Amino acid sequence: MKIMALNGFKDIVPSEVELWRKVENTGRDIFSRFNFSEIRMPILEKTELFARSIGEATDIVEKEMYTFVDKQITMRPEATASLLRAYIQHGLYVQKPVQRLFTIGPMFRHERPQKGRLRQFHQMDIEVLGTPNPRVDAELMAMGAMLLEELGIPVSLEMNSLGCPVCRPGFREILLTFIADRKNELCDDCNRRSTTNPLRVLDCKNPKCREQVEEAPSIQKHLCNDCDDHFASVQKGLDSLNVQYSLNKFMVRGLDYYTRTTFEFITSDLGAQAAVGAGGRYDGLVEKLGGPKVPGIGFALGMERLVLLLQQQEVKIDSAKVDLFVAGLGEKASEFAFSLAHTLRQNSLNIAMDYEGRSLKSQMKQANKLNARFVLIIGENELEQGHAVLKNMQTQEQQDIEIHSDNKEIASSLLLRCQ
RNA sequence: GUGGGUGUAGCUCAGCUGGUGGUAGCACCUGGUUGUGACCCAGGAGGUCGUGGGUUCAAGUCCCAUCACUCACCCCA
Repeated sequence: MKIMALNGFKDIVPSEVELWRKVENTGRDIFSRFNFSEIRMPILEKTELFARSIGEATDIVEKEMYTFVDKQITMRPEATASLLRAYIQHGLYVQKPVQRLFTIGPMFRHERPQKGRLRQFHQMDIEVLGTPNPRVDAELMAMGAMLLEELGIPVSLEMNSLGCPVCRPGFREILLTFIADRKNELCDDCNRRSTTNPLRVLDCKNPKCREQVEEAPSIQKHLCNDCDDHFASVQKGLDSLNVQYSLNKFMVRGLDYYTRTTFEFITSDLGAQAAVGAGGRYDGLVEKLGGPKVPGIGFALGMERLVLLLQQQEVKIDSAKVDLFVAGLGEKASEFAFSLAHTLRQNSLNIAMDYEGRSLKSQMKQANKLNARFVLIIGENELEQGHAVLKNMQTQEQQDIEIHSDNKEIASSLLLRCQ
């Protein structure tokens, strides 16, 4: 029986890593343009951290976490809680009143895997701590849009406000009344949701529920003055940056901690997994985790989903080019090639060679497949006479190279010719 | 946790109403005169047909079970 990776856990093989690096490098580039600093946290945390931040009653905490029960530690199901824990633990709020942080790494949730959804998955997570300013909300969305645009991934941005502890409870009551009135029209799931998370009824996928919910009260019309002002300012900010978006009064969040602004970047090319990025404001969370009373906002991008989209678009990346393939013919020449290759590498050239004593034809084929720019052919006779042949694989030109001298001199002469 | 679909070479897949596993494509290796890649040609290697039962003279094919993968629901990035 072959040993295979766990269900929902995937290897990222070399041919895929190129795309992953593209996603990650583009992310890092954009984040630094917006003056974000990277932070890295451990993958294991105390279980309590997630229970407190994400919410005891959420599916994630109730049944999807990888927890070592005996030790009460858990592999993080998302990044925000860990990041805030680190932010509080190291007193980062003292060093800078507003912290702009990002982190990239794996998360773990024990869900049934499907397209764009794995048990170990990777996110780029961005958080701004310490400011309630609605411009930051707009700026974050604009940054996400910029990143996706530079990756060439078309998405739509949807936004909503979830209100705050002042106005949300009131809306919840209104919504509950609405749901109760249509109890018989709504699906079983929605009736269950009405007790667990009533807002969820708003984004049920069941067509019948959708129809019913069409006339549901809009939270956007039940915001308190502060939330309403904030919501308006965010929209003004987006407009001033020319970011396209639409308001979606049905969009809610699965995690308890969100307040006010909430948003998603949505694609239509990933089946059921429409959201490639999502986030929102969480003004009470830092305090709830034992930190100072500072507001925060953040979002996460699902890297698997981004990579899938790039794969679907058949985006190709140039693989790292080999500068020079050193082809040695016969034992003596191979030995010479072996040590010369090392010197060339010390001089920063990307060198490949054959180790199996294969024919020149075979070595040329390998060089070609590796996209080598040059091949240095070292034969037995030439080696004795102190020269070798340097072939430019593109132009097919060949020239004689002196190899009388020591490796260092050969290397510097090759460096010049391989520019 | 609940449903549907699919398991044949490293990958993508043919294989009809049961009758000897495909000259299939890609990839790989070796050749196509002396020491030169791409294109082309020839050859080669590579498989307990996911696994275990059952029906049958005979099972990749039919039945049952099981495992894996996959898509969707729930939930979520």
